[in-house]
Amino acid sequence: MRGTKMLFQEKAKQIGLVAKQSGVSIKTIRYYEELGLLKASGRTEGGYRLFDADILSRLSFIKRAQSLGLTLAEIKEFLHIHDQGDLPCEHAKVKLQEQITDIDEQIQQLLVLKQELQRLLLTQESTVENIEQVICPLIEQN
Amino acid sequence: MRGTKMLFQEKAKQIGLVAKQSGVSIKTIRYYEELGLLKASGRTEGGYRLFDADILSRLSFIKRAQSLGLTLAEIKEFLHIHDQGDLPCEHAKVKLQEQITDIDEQIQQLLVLKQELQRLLLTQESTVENIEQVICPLIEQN
DNA sequence: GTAAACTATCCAGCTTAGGGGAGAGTCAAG
DNA sequence: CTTGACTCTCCCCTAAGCTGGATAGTTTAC
Repeated sequence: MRGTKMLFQEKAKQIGLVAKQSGVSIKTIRYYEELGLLKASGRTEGGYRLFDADILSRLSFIKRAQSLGLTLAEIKEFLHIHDQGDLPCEHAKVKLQEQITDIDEQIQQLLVLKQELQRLLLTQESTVENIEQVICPLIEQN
Repeated sequence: MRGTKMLFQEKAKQIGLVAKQSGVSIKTIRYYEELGLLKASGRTEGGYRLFDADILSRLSFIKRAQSLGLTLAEIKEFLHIHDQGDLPCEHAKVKLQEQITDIDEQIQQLLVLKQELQRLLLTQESTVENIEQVICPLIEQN
């Protein structure tokens, strides 16, 4: 019986205020709603979206997760798990571990690519035979 | 006076044959032409594109350069330099060096991100206070 | 002469994460 | 009642590198 709702009823915010307070643009908020990451708590008679105060933590969660490299689709998963009453931490652990593995792979690929590029730059003394048919020996080295 | 053209006139290829021999799809070849990476050497009376034999080395150059991480726009630059009679190697050197620098930056960013993700996974003992307002403490750590 | 195979152009869409703007409706204050 | 600020929905645009489909014309083999 937490009476906070009675004692201190927070007023629903309109989208412009949410945008201002969160630093997320109106367009983006509507876009997130469309994707299912958010929902407005209601509408005015005229159809204006109204948001509860917790929209701000939700938005900052999204921003934080985005900065960690999660896609909006992945963030949506997290939020849905949360909305079903669970803390998505186990899910988060798995996802973060996947992220790390993914990053390792990306780094490996980049290193391979870098080595290849460096090799191209260093082994310049390629005696190109049929120079006519070649566009750029530097790149065409096998 | 190289007489190869007289002695051994190569037949112009239709786009389907080029696709088959190069492994690049018909759609893609047309797309490259639209972007200005290629041009057909001519057309039949009915409007079919005809390609010279060197289209194959051009396409394989494109594939090779793509695999090195160059964009089609960059590849287009190389090809245009080549088409003006120069070997684009000096240009290539600069571009490849830029690529390497770029790759280094990407790797650095990925490493930073990885460290952050690992920190999140390892510092699990965060005693979350106001659990109610939190979506996923794992991610929301500061 | 006709059918199969080939090709042409044009239009549409995919991916991600939004941004721009039109045209219309709503809300609050004076 | 009117004005200004706010918001609504809808549709198009971006980057990159294509892919697919519709519809129509061409070339070739039999």
